[in-house]
Amino acid sequence: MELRSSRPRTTIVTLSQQAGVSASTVSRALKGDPRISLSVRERIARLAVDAGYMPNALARTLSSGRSGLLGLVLGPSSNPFYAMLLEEVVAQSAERGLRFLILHAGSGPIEDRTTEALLQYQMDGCLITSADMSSRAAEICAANGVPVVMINRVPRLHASSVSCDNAEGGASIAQHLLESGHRRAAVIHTGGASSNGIDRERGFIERFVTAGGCITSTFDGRSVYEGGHAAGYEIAAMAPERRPDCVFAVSDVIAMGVVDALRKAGLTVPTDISVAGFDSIPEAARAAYDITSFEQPIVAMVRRGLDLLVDRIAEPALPDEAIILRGRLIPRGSTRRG
Amino acid sequence: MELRSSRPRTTIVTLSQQAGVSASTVSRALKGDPRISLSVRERIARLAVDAGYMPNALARTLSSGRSGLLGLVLGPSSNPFYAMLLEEVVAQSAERGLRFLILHAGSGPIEDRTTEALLQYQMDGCLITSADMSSRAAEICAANGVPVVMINRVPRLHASSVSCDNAEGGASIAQHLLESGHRRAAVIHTGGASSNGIDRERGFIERFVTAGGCITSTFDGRSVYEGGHAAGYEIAAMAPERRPDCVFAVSDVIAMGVVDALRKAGLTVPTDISVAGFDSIPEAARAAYDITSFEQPIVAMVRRGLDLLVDRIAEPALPDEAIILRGRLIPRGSTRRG
DNA sequence: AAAAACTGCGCAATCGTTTGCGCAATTTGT
DNA sequence: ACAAATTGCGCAAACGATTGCGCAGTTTTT
Repeated sequence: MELRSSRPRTTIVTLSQQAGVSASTVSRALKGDPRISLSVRERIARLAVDAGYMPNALARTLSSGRSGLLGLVLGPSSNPFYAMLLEEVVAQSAERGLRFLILHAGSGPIEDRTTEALLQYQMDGCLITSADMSSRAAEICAANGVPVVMINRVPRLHASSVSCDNAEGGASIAQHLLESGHRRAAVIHTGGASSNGIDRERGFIERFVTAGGCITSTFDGRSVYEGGHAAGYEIAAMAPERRPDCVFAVSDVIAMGVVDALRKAGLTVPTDISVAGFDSIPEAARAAYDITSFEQPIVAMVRRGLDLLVDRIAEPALPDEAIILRGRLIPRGSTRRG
Repeated sequence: MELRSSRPRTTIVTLSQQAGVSASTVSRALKGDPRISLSVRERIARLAVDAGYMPNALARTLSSGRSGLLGLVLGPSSNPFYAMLLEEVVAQSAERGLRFLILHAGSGPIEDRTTEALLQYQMDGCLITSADMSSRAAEICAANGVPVVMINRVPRLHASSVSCDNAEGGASIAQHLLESGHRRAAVIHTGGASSNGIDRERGFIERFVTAGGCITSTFDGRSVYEGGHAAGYEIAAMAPERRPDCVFAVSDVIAMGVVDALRKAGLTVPTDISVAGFDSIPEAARAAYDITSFEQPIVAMVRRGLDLLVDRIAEPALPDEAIILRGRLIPRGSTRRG
C-alpha cells in the first residue's frame, strides 16, 4: 500500500550520496561554482542527467527568497489583440525560462483569492496587459514591493510600462485619411478611462482638425464589436449630407462592428464611407474586412516588457521606466478612395 | 542600505511570538484543528488578520508535498473557442482557489523548458485543452504520476477527459441540413488527427449518408480561417450542377473562412449554398456571419474538468474517466433555405 | 623552512510550514 | 482518592535547496 509516489524523486541528497560528496557540493557543482574542482563538477553533472534530476523550484524559493514565478493579468481575450499578446508572452517566456501564473483574464473584476495568490506564491513580479483593468492588482503589488510592468497601458500608479505610440498612431490614421481625401470624421472611442484609447483619439483629433478636417461626432464603442456595430448603425442612419466621410475606431474589434453595421445598412465601404481601426489584428486584415489599421509591434513590446520586468526584479531600486515603441500604419482597402 | 524588503513578511513564527504559543499551535489553529482550544484559535485568527498574514504557499509545499499549482496547456487562441475556454478556466479556478501556471499556448511545439517547469514546480495536476497538441506534456505528466485532464480532446494515453458529444453534434448538423432540404454536402475537416474533428466528421457523414444525402467532397481546413477560405474558393469554382448545396465545417473559424470565400466568389449564403460550423463562437453568431453551429457547453465542460482534476489529485488511484456532455444545435441564418 | 595564500570541500543554519509523537494538566471513571 | 482517559499544546524532525563559515591539505611566497 504505497501512498507515496512509487518512484521517489531524485533530490540533491540522492545525488550527493551517489557521488560520495556533501549536498552543498552538489548544489554548488550544479551551478558551476569554480570552487568545486572540474572533475567533481563533471561527475555530478553526469549523475544528475542520468538520474533525470530536476531541482525543486519551491525549495529553492524558500532559501533564495525568489520564486521565479511571475503573475499575469490578461485583458479580455474576446479581443484577439490580447489573445495575440498572450501567445507572444508565453512563447517569449518559454525561451527565457520565465514562468507565468495566471492571475486574471477577461474584463471582470479581480477576485480577492487571486490577489492572495500573488503573495502566497511569492511572485517575483507581475505583468499587466489589460487596457482598462481596475488597477487593483497593481496596488497590491505596489504595497508589497512586487515589480509591475504594464504592456499596452500607461500606469497612473508607480510601475513601468511599454506601449506603442498611441497618439502618433491616431495621428497617422488621421494623416492617411486626410491624404486620401477625407474631411469629415466620426470617432469611436472606448468610453472608459483607458490611456490607450484616449491617446489614440486625442492624436487623431488633433492632427485631423489641425489639417483642416472636422470631427462630426463621437461615439462610445465600449471596446467591443457590439459597441462598434451600434455606432455604425447610428452613422448609417444620419442624413447623407450630415454623415461623416470616414470613421476612426480606436480598436479593430470596434471597427469590424462598424463595417458590418454600415454594410448591413446598405452603405459600401469605402465608397460611401471609409473605416479605420487600430491594432491590426489578423481578423481585421481578412479580405472580408480589409480594414486600414495601425499595427502595434507586439513582439517588440513583449520583449521589452519582459526585459523591464527581469531588470526590475534583479534590481528593485531601478526607477520606473515608460517605453514607447513606434507602430506602423497599415493602409488597407477600407479607406481606399476613388 | 537595506537589501531586504523593508517590511519583513509576517510568518507563522511572528504570529506564534505575538500569541505566546508555539509555531505548531499557530499552524494547527489556523486550519481549525479541534485539538487547539477555541479561545486560542480565535485569538490567533484575529492576530493573523491584523498582521495581514499570508501563508507561504511554497514553504507549505515543501512539507505537505502538494503545491496547489496546476499546469495549463492552451490551444491556439487565434481560435476564439480557446480564448473562451481560457477565460472560463480562469474564472472558475479563481472561485475554487486553484492556481494555473501557463505551460503552453498556441499551436507551436512544447518547449523543453516548459515541461521542466511541470516537475520543478511540483505541479499537482495538468489541464490540457488543445485539440491536436503533440501529447508531449501528457507523456511527461504520465511518466511522473501527475494527473491529467483533457478538455475538448479524448486522450489516447491514460488521462481523464471532458468533451462534448462530437459525433452527435455532427449528426445534429446533418439532421438539420437534411430537414431543411439539403442533399449534397461538402465536409471540411481538420486534416490532423484530432479526435474532435474526426468524430464530428464521422458523425456528420454517417447520419447524412444514412438518411439519403451524399457527400460530394471533403477538404482540409487545417483548423484555421484561411483553410476554410481556400476550401470555399474551391467549392465556389465547381460547376453549379456538381456543387454541393451545403458545407459542414468542423469548426466555426473554418466556417467563417468558407462563408467569406463563397461570398467573395459571388455566391449567396444560404440561397446558393448553406454553411454550418461547430463550437458556436460569438464571432460566428454575429449578424454578418450568422452561421448555424453546434454549441459546446463550455461552462459545464470546464466545471467537470476541474472536478475531475481535483478529485484525481485527492485520490490518485481513481480510474480514468471520460465525460461526454451533450451540446446543442443552434440553427442560424446560414442554413435557412427557401 | 616557516608563514601565507589558495584550493576543494563539508558543517550546519536557514527559509516557512507541517506533523508525528509525547508530555503535562485536567477531567472522568471506579 | 487513585488509575485511566482526555484535552491542549510544544518539541523536533522533516521537506529540498542555499550559503556563510571553517577546516583540512596543497601550493606559493619570503
